[in-house]
Amino acid sequence: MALVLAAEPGKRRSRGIGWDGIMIDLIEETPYRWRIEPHDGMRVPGVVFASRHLLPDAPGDLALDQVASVAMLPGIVQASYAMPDVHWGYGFPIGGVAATDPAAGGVVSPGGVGFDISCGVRLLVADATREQLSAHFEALMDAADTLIPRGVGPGGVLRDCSEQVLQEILRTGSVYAVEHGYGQPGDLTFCEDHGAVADADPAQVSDRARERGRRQVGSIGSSNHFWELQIVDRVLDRDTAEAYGLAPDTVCVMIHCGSRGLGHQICTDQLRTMVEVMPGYGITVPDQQLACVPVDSEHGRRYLGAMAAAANYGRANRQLLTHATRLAFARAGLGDLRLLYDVSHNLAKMETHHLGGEPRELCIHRKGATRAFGPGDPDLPEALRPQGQPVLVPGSMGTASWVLAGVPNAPAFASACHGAGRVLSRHAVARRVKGTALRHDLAHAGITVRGASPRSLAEEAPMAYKDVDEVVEVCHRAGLARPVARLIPLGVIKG
DNA sequence: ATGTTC
Repeated sequence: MALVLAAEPGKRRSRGIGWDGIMIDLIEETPYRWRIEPHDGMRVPGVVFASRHLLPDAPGDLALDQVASVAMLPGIVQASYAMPDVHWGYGFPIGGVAATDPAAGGVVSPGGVGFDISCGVRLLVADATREQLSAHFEALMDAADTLIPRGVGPGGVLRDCSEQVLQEILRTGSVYAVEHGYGQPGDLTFCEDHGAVADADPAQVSDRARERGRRQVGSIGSSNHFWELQIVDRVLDRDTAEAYGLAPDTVCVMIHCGSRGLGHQICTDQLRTMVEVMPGYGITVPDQQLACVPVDSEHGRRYLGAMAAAANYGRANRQLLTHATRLAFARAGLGDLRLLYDVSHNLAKMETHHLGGEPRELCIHRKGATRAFGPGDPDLPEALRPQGQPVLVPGSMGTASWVLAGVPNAPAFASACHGAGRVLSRHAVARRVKGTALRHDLAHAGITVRGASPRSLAEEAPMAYKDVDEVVEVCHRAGLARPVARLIPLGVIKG
């Protein structure tokens, strides 16, 4: 395709070259919102929340084609959305949001969730002051280095858990962890879904997925996942920051990880099945990577049951790492940690949203997009309800992270960005950056990085990502969420 | 994202 910007009549210009020969007009609705009119089988428009600078317009970047392709899915309602950190993904773009109506043949698509099912973030707020942290910093990093499992392959807080324990985790997520001593009862209050997605169906999780999962419960993994010691650098919304307990200089720990090999295997298994059964449901899609089945069907229920089990694994993962973090703080002579919030950014969920004033039960796919419920939402814990849901936005390594808050009447089914968004492939950035030099530069900037090979460090270099501050600014301007606090890293544990 | 190509 030749992608064309039609911001002002007579001022169109080409923005990229795709594969399908289709022309896409991108219409500037506001400086922070672009529209793709329905064409060639699109059932709804595409809507991209981005500044001109953040549009994914590199030559060969197919993210906007993917926004258009998602708009062709059966039962999709309102629009196919892209967040400001959108980039090219498997089937759906990363940073994509799509809602389907099961009552109108709406589908569920594994590509709309991603391989790392229930990948997400939690933020812990420490009792310790910045001065106390400084005095115990090396001891804390040493303890975390020992206690936080990470990297590819086996290893986790639970090491080799039994099949029985794994089954419990798949059914009850963080609830299992807390009930077995890996957390405090109050932790569950501040987890999305109170730590466990309902309707998990472990019977849909293959032997191979369970075997991979059994050996990794409570681990970070690799790539952009991290355990990070952070400090509140700036507060933008004083009332909300106060309610969240995020005063300037507050010490925090951010944990970003997902469902490891288990989620990956489930996605692989389910995609294989869906490609086979999809024609039987009379569904055709423009891209095999958009394989899908009706939400309200045998295979739709099977996928959602397996996905929910992986989601619970991801939540238990973050809960177990929270326990390990508390142990590290105790070992370093530092105080306790309180959970502010835990939220996924790769998930499909049934939620009630209003369409034309009417409540509808929709299947919301968020892939690289964070749920961002506004103030007063009954699904939020009482303590956070007046301000709205904390939206946790991890930055790239060595850069800031953000806490935003959900706003009333947000577009895109109450969703916001999930991070900075990659702009250079792992391969491309590894060619340009040397990991050893990067580690030195980060240390010089006051950021200690433990773990990670030079190669994996290079792959996560800040230059490979968009500027997270700019992404957050666009989220704010586009009305997706409001910035509350900016956090900067002091110490990082990476796989 | 991922026992980084079953």
